[in-house]
This record gives sequence, C-alpha cells and structure tokens, in this order.
Amino acid sequence: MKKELTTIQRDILDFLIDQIKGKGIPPTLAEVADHFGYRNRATVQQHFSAIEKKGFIKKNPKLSRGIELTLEDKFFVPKPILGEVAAGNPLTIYPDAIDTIELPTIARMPKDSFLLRVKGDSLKDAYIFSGDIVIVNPNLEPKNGQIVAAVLDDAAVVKRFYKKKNEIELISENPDYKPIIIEKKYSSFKLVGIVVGVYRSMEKKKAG
Amino acid sequence: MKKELTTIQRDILDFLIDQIKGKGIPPTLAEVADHFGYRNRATVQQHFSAIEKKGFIKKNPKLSRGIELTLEDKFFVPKPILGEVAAGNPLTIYPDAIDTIELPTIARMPKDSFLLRVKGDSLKDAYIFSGDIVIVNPNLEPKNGQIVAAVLDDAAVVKRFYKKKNEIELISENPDYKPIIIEKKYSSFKLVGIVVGVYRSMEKKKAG
DNA sequence: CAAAATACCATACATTTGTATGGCAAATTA
DNA sequence: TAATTTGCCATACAAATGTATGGTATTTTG
Repeated sequence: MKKELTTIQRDILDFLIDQIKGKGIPPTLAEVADHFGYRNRATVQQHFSAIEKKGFIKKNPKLSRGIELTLEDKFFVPKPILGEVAAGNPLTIYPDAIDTIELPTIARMPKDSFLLRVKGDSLKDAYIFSGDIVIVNPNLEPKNGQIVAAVLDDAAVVKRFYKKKNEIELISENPDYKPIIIEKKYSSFKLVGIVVGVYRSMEKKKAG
Repeated sequence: MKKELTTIQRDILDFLIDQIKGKGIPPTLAEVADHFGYRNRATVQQHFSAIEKKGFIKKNPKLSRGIELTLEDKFFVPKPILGEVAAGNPLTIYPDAIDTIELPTIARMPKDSFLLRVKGDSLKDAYIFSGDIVIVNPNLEPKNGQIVAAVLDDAAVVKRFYKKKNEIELISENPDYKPIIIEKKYSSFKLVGIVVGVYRSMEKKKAG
C-alpha cells in the first residue's frame, strides 16, 4: 500500500491539521470545499477517502466534523530545508532547498514559514542546539527578546533580537559570542523572520 | 442583566467546556441532549440561548457545533474547596466544603476531581506555594514522581509520590522537611488522588 | 397573588452534512 | 498502448443539525 500523499492531498491534510490544531475544530466537507474553491463537496469527500486509505486521518462515519488525525507518529511530512544558518558566525544561505527533513506536522508550521538548520552553539542557553531545525515565519513583526533569523552579507544567522534607538542588536545566548550590532543605515542586513518553533530529531544527528 | 447561571445551565456549560477543552470539539445539540437524558434537542437549544444571553458562550448560527466559549476571563465558576492539605505537616481535612473559590474553568477540572487548598511551603521547589489550590483527580493511578494528595490519620498531605519495594515514600520538594515513609501494612494511610493542576489567584491571598 | 423566569416536552421545517453513484479529462503507471 | 490513478464535476438522498413555535408544570421574583 502506497503511503505517499499527492500534493493536493497533502495540501488538504495540511488544511485539516491547520484547522484542528489552530481553530480547534475539524472543518466540514463544505468548509474544505469552500476553502479550496471546489464547487462540490464530493470532491473533498473523495480526497478524504484517499487520505484515509493512506492512513493519515480517520473518519467517524455519519458524524459532522468527525475527522480525526491518526497516530501522530505518522505525521512526518518531508519539508525542504532552505539553508543553514549560524547561531555562532554567519553561514551561507542557499536559494533552493539543500535538504529535506521529516518534520512532524504537530510541530505546527504555518503555511508561509520555512525551515533552516542551525549550526553552532551560540544559542545553547536558549535550548537551541546545533543540528536543530528552526521554523521561521517571515510575516511577523519582531519584538525585543524574540529569536529571529536574519541575513548579513549573504549569510544567515539566528540570534536574539533587540531593537535600540539607532541600532539593532543581535545577541547570542552564549557568552562566548559577541553581539552583532547593526546600525540603522546598514543596508545589507535583512531580517528574514521570527523563529516560531524549534524541532529536534532524536535520531542520530549529523550536526556540525 | 443577570449574569448568574442556574445550576443546570452551569452543568451544561461545564459539559461544553469539558468537551471543547477535553475532546477538542464542541458537541451538537443532540449530543448534549443525549448526555443529560433530554428527549429533545429543543431543550438544549433553549439552555444554550439562556447561557448565550448571559454571555458565557457564543453561537455561530447555522453552523454545526458552532459554539464558542466567550472571553475566558468570564469563566470563573465557584467551586467548593473540600479541605486544606499540608505540604509541610499534615493538616485537618474536612468532610464538607470549607470555602469556595472562583476557579477559572479554563483550568480544566475533570468532573470527578475536587479542590484542596495547600498550606505550608514544603513543595515550593515544585512551584506549589502556600495558598495555592490544587486540583485532585481521585481516579488516576499514581506514578513515581507525581504529586499526590493523601490522608494520614485523618489529616491530609500533598507530597511527591514514590513507591518502593515494601514502602511508599512521600517526599517534600523542600529539604527542610523529611520524607514520610509508609510501610505497606500501615492501614490508616489512604491515597486521595493525583494532583492534576494548580491554580493560584493573583489577588491578595490570605495564606498561612 | 400575579408575572416572569425556568425547565422540560412535542412537532415541524429548512439547511447542513455525510454519503453514494456516475461521468469525464488529464496524469501516471504497467 | 492499455489500465489505473488522480482530480474534478453533477445529481440525489437519508440522516443529522440548528431553528422556530407552542404547550405545560414548577419555581422564582416583584
């Protein structure tokens, strides 16, 4: 039995997870159809059947909104890793995916977010270690003290963010590393996004 | 406008919260009716209207399971406190309620659980302080390391639970207090239940 | 006491919802 | 190439669901 979801099926599953984890309650067929622009519930119904057959959801027959997510272990979806970022010193960020990781979808990843793998230990006191995958949301305003991903001269870093009067400070949680200070005018600095989550695979990790 | 819920209305609201917080999805009218033994959905429907009018829930018209809990701050429901327990030395336990507290129902309290007020500071290293209210579930099996409530010679204690070969140890998180050791045969010891939650009112507390 | 609120019942009805069935074009697989 | 899967449409239908309306007995309130 093939357990690979098609693109559309994964989109629908993502929407399901999004609703269940986010809004708290599973959508109806009609709501899903509406969201994806289907003119018909039957289409969604058939997608559900396909997804259920592949073991990702379970339908409680006859019950409205009776969709359950199956065993969470199954919810590992391959996602592209867009690059590596340095928690210590800046590293390269790649335009395209350099790798994929099996990310548990419970580690809720907003649609507009992406993944970066952390190298270095400058954030170890914030419980982010080398080899960890950070989930970055580019559509959030950073608040002081939050951990952000940023690009400096075509390299990327993950640091804790502090905005001051005329400069921005990116500091490490590890005293071995000095803060990076960016003056307002400094242009080659670009904030990539807020780190909204960290995932660590407990399997063997080939971290650097 | 009166904001007091009647007994039945509160029961229904409790059931709603129970389902939403516990099962994750709001029940339908039929399910509520079934649970309370009503032969009719209309009865529940009318209760919902009453509860909504008093501002505790919000109905999304026409939507199945379209019940939302209104602002969480509103969810302070008086619950009886059944006694006081010592985190340090045993205190008296009362057969009936000695007091009531406005417990936020978000602090999910299973139907079979009850409340005890903690006195003493022997659990301060587990972040439970004098004056805190602990929610005790009597229907769970204790695992080593969990915090339990127990009765010793008509007095009650809240301690961390460890089961050994021939004895049970109730230890404090505070080194100032010595562990209580109960031999298997010791009969006047009775486990009351597992502490499933702690609530602390940030208003002034008249702790001991 | 009279009026209002409460707590339940019954019946009726329009939608919503899940499900079943058949059809069709495009992509994938054998 | 033939067969299968995928992705979508349409129609139909029974059951579930929310809603409306009216009724009755009890309790609470003014």
